[in-house]
Amino acid sequence: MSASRNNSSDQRRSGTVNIRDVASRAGVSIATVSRVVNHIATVDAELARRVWKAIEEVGYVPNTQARALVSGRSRMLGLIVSEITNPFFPELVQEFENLAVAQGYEVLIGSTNYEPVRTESLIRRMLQRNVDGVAVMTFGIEEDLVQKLVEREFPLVFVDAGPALPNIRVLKVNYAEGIRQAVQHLAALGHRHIAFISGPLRLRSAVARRDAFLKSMAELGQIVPPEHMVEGNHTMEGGMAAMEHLTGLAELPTAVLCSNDMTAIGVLHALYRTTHKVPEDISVVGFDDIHLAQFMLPPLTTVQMSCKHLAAAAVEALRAGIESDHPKAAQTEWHIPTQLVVRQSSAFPRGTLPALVERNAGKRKGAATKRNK
Amino acid sequence: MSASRNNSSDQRRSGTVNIRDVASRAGVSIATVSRVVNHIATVDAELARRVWKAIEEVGYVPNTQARALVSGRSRMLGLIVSEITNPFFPELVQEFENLAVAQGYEVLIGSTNYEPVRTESLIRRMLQRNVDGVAVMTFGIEEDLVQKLVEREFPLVFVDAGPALPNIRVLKVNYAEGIRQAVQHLAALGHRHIAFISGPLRLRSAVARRDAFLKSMAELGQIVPPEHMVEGNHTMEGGMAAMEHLTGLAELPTAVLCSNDMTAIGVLHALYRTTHKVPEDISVVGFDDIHLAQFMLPPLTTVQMSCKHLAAAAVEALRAGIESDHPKAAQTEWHIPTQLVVRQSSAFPRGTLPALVERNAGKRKGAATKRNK
DNA sequence: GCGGCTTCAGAAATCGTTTCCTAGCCTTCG
DNA sequence: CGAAGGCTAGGAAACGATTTCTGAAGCCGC
Repeated sequence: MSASRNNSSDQRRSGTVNIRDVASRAGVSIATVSRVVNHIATVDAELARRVWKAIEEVGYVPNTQARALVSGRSRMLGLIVSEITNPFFPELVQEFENLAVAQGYEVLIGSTNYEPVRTESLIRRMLQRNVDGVAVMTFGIEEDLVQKLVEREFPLVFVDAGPALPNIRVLKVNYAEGIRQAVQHLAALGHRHIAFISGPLRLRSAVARRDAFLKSMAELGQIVPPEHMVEGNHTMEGGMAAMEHLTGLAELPTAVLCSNDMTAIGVLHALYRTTHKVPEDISVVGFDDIHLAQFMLPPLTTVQMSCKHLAAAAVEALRAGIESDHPKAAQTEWHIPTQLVVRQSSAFPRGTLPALVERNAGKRKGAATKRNK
Repeated sequence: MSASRNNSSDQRRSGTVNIRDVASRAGVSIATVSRVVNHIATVDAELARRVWKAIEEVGYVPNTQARALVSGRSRMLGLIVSEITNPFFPELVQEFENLAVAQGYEVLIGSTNYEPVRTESLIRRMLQRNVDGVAVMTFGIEEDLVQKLVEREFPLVFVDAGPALPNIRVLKVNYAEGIRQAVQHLAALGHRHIAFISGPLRLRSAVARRDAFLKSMAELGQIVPPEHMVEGNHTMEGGMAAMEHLTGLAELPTAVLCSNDMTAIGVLHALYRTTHKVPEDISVVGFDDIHLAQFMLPPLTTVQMSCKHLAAAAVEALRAGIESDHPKAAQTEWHIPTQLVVRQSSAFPRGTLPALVERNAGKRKGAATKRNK
């Protein structure tokens, strides 16, 4: 009698074909169908074939919600970024998503727009959707929420440094190396007055980049006057405003290092408006190496932070937290390299060795660092 | 006896607090808790207060999967875009997401990278996740999949024109108006040789923009030679290649209209490499008005297609399809306006009225069209 | 004072899976 | 030849909600 109710050639809700339909069609139990679908080996080859055939015929698609409900895992990953409209992040999202999908996960994306409140509400929303883990590629998460999640052993991945708690995985970006290369590159060109436009200093990674700059300058014996350290906000508008501030100074720096490429684009725009020439009047260096950078006028010298690396590390770190038998389950740190890419927005400062500039500008770039083809 | 098993002050799985925990804490049944959470009015105010208190105390969060399983609705929307790394789409995604979240929906994002195969697999993945509806902001979906979805009365929203089937909602962008404004703007400046770099012509919206261009030119009595119609692919690389093709021609056009802003950025870069000056040597006009456009060197004259409008229409159209009592449930078309925004990448062609160029370039812009502040 | 109607809360069925447990069958070994 | 043990497949119990149905009050009117 139960068979007569379950065996539904006429489905109760239109378009919904479920595991029971497959089972009755193949003449097996739903448990067997489940085993076949999940590739559990303990099922007879002949039966499995019949099940696959039935699945094909009725057009069965497993219901993810039901599956998640009982298994307790949703195979969804959360990815929280600072600002989806900053081109660096779509590039990261794309890489992340491709990798995640290839490994059978879906991705839920959230953008905080640099508002700490949003980070929390995003995480809550994602938890409600039962994501298996969250990668936080921004800042602003409150300690006590993290604390709770850690207690639940919920897989979390942070960039740079999360709160100092166990069971959190961290992607450590080697800002110092890239920034050091950039500073040395500028110094080698003859720059002595290098300004720095930072990101919003609430952001850990922005502070890290700024500190790396100061350290590199100090290593060269250079003291940076405070008026050459400007806080931006990682947007073009911020870069523009910061550069306008710098051009208003009595002593204009001969080079500007920016905390990200969007800032650098804003700087280029500000210099365009004040008719300063780049790189003749002033050199500009970015950070991130977004795809756009090489299309700027002039193409932007910048520090590359590999999206591919970052995304791959994030996915791996999440899986390490989710799957208890993951080979890297015990690993807590992933290291992401950075590297200077020299293009045409950096050159000898005006007045120094003009002849050399003319002759060597082409050959000079990318000497010890990555060559831009 | 069942009470002793369900009443779990010690939860069976760590961190999972469910409706039963709330019920036993508040001393009510799970049905009542459900009613309270869903704001169903037939529950006593005092009881409701007790339930809310219990919810607060145990930190209850409803399990979305279970809810979706029984209610048949997931409150998730799918959004499929052409290419997430084209800055237009993150802007759209952001607007869409903000609106959706404000209305209680979550968003699943997919990027096809212009591969038709991916559109299909994306839709399938989204269906598997039980999204309530999908907005397809790109092309390449196969008719028979759509046919199946239409039969299931699955809410679908297309841009421009989906397959001609009932029960599909369409966002019609008025490309013709924006393109016409752009062409007339260039013509008014004195341009007679205007080239057009299209998008990939498999894409409906790319064809629509191209046709609008040809029509506008025809209205002015201008015939466009075939070598001035170049097919691009909506990327910077495509724009660059297309422009390189154009600069190789015997007769260089005096203006180039691009099917989107990324193409225009590629064009600017190509012209930079060939040391052509914009707008003195050649005028460049884009389409989309991405945020980046105003920061280009020079700031890009472009046709604005409002993300806000588009996103709002998409969300509204989806909800109209999902919620049977929606006020616009019967509406099948939404109209999206476009409008020229004049900036500094367009000017009089070299040789014509040079004096006027000098004197009027500043005042001229934005005469009959939107003024860029 | 009692019957019927309204209101509100609880019991139980259901959604579509996974997974544990058990029953049968076949093999193998004593 | 019989008992033990290993496979395989099915039955049934979860998973955490919604929702229908049922039943117990309370109130009103006759």
